[in-house]
Amino acid sequence: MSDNDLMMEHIFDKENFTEKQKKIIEAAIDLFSEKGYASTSTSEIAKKAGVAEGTIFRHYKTKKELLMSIVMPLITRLVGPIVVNDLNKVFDRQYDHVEDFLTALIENRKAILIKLLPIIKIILQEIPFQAELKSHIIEHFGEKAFNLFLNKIKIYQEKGQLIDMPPTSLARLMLTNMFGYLFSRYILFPNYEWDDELETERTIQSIMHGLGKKE
Amino acid sequence: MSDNDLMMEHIFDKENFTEKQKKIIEAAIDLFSEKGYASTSTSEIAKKAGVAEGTIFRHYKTKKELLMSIVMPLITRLVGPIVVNDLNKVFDRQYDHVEDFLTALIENRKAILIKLLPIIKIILQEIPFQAELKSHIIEHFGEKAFNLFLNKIKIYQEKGQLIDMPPTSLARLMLTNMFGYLFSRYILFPNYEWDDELETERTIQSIMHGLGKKE
Amino acid sequence: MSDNDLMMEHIFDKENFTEKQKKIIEAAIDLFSEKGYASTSTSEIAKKAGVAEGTIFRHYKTKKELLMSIVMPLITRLVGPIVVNDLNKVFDRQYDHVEDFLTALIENRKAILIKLLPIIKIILQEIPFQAELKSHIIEHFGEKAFNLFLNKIKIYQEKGQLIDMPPTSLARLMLTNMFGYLFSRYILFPNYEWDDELETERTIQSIMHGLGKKE
Amino acid sequence: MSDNDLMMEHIFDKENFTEKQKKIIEAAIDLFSEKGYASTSTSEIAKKAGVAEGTIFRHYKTKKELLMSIVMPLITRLVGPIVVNDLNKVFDRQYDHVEDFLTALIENRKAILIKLLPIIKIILQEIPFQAELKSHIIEHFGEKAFNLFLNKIKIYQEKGQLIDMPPTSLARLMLTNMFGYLFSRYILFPNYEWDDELETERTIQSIMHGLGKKE
DNA sequence: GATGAATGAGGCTTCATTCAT
DNA sequence: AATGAATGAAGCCTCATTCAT
Repeated sequence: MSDNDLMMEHIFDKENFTEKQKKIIEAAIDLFSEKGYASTSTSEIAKKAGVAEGTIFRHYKTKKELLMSIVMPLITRLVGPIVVNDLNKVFDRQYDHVEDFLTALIENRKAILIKLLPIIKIILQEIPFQAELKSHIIEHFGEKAFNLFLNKIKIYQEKGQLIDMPPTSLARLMLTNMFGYLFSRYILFPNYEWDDELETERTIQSIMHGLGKKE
Repeated sequence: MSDNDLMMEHIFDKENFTEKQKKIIEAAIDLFSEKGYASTSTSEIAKKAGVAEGTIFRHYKTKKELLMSIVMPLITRLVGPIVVNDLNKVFDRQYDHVEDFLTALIENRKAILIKLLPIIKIILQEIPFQAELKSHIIEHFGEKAFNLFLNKIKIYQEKGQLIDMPPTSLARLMLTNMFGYLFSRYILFPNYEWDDELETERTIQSIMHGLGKKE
Repeated sequence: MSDNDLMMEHIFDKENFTEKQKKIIEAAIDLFSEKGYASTSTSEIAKKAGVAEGTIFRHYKTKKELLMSIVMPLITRLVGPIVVNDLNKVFDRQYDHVEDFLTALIENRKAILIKLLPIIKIILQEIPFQAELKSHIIEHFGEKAFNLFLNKIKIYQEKGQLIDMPPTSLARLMLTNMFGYLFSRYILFPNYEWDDELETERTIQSIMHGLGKKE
Repeated sequence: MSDNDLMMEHIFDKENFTEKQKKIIEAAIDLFSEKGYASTSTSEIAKKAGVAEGTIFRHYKTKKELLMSIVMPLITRLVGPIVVNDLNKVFDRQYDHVEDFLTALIENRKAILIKLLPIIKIILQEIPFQAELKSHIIEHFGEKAFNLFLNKIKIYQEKGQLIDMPPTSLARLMLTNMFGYLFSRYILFPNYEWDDELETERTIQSIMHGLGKKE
């Protein structure tokens, strides 16, 4: 099973795609990610996918529907679970071994993260312009995962492992650091040679203990 | 002198703009920011600016030149200085009063930041697609400001005020937190009711001491 | 036997249609009549008929062939006879009872006329654009029925029951009134509440004696 | 001043058309009339008009707007007046000389009617499909001219010159004959050699006295 | 400097039709 | 006989840009 089939399976599972349809999705992901949704023409997608332009519209009523069909399932079925799992590991880390977290976060997720990177780029680009996308994210990530996350925070606060601060502010700061790392690592400077294990360790260190030296 | 004139002066100073040209720039900023560069048509800009379609091309050879004329000066003349100044204050904070930093950061910059927000949005959107823009930023911000920033970090490390960690990692973590706050505050959730003073305080607290409770 | 089967039998008799083919014809009649031939797509027809797009082209080589297969039989096998019969009754009326004519014209024909209305609309719409249709009509109605009609007129003129006027002009005036009534009744204002018996009576009165009062 | 300028002036007066726009309108009238609105492509219109396809859309937002811009003014400014005038003459004819009516109806109107024929064809074709067009006609012709017409009829009925019959039925029968003549003459058989004076005389004779011979 | 009509390439989408299953 | 995915030409329309005024 090829890499792309794997992605297809992960994101779009159970749907019966024709071979051409898969090609269209792959081409669209590549081009939307590289040139942006608005600057990618359907004729380019068709050419890259090796299909007639009309074929795209047999499967997707509009160009926008094609975009959404790529972007929505990822949000629905992957972002939530991944994020929630990974965040759990940050907390649990105080008890468990650091290596568990690192292995889990980096090794387990890295492959899929890199594979999903183009779609993530598309999502980040289009959030400001696609209201449906924004509301879908708020609904799936915001309301489910975020509340779950807030509850975790409260529990650890009660256990005395997190400082006193409104949970929403704590959440913002933790998420900022989590996403900031991924953003720097995979989007801003993907070509820089990262020592992933070490850098993840440092990110967590920063979240938990800050950058100021204790005297 | 109006608000917009003030912005014009700040960003585009010394250039003698005609009234029409100012209107074009203002309209372009609004529309690029709201709908994205690629999805904004020059005719829309002309209509919103109240000028004829041809007038835009009297001042700017192409639509892209209009984009660059908006986005480049901001980078050249504002982003660098602002960021460098503000970062200095984070470090100096260990000696000075927190209030100094807050006042400086929030009160002094808030007005101009909000005013520049649309242009910043445009820049963030277009970085991935405009190679010139990316290289311009690297040149003006990256190479000048970032090195300056790295030097500052080293100094404070030597003074024992920052933990031992490669300066580039430290930089990444600090900048992540700085920008993460601004991004959450002004781009992600501008409509949420923020207590700016408090939230800035918390951001700095997190950077310096982390979120884990010391026992 | 359903209403539609009845129509099918009347217009298309002896042809052995599959269930799907009947559905296609019915859907095509509805849509052509409602939106016009050129503005109706084969895929709409397929959807409304509940068949696959390809099925239409299994029975009809082209969209135009579908149109013709609907429109031609009606002309060949119904329009001529009906018109000739009805016109005979107008003439015979001077001797017979008015009621005979009314009963014949209205009660006998009304049901089938209403049922054929959609196809008649299609024919009227497409006459100017389909040369084959026009020549088919001239051939079947024009040359056969019209000459028959002219002969009738001449006979009644010789009997002194019609004024002296070239038979073609007489024909034009009589047909104008006949069709004008049907057109007003069923095409222009089908929703107005018509007293059909009375209005038919008036139409014939107008044809035979005019609208001016004799002193 | 050319023939077409004359039409332009009659139908679209006071509007400032560019030369290209006139060409577009002329080409559109020709093609819509000849092939039907739905079967005429904007690229054909552009080619026939000798302009770029984009030019059409500079003047008319949509193809439909082009249709309406051709068809609406004719209805608003010509059909009403012409019809009302001509109908008056039918009534007045009993007192005045027949020649007056004939001269007025045929000689005065013939030139403009022939010139407007293509547009009238377009209107007749599109009435069933363009709701706006239908309501525009009802508003401008129906409510204004028709009521005026009904009042005329009542007056002549009171004077004893028209038979007792509901005015709306009388109206239908008279209009049927009027339009029936024009329709036969200019739309159905424009190429037949018509003796217009005589045929108009016969039409009016038919309306007033019918086709049956008085003994 | 400013206009806005004109352009023509290209965008998204629809269409009638074909063909492997 | 029936399907429906696939096609590519064509349709309507938008766009950045040019140019005569």
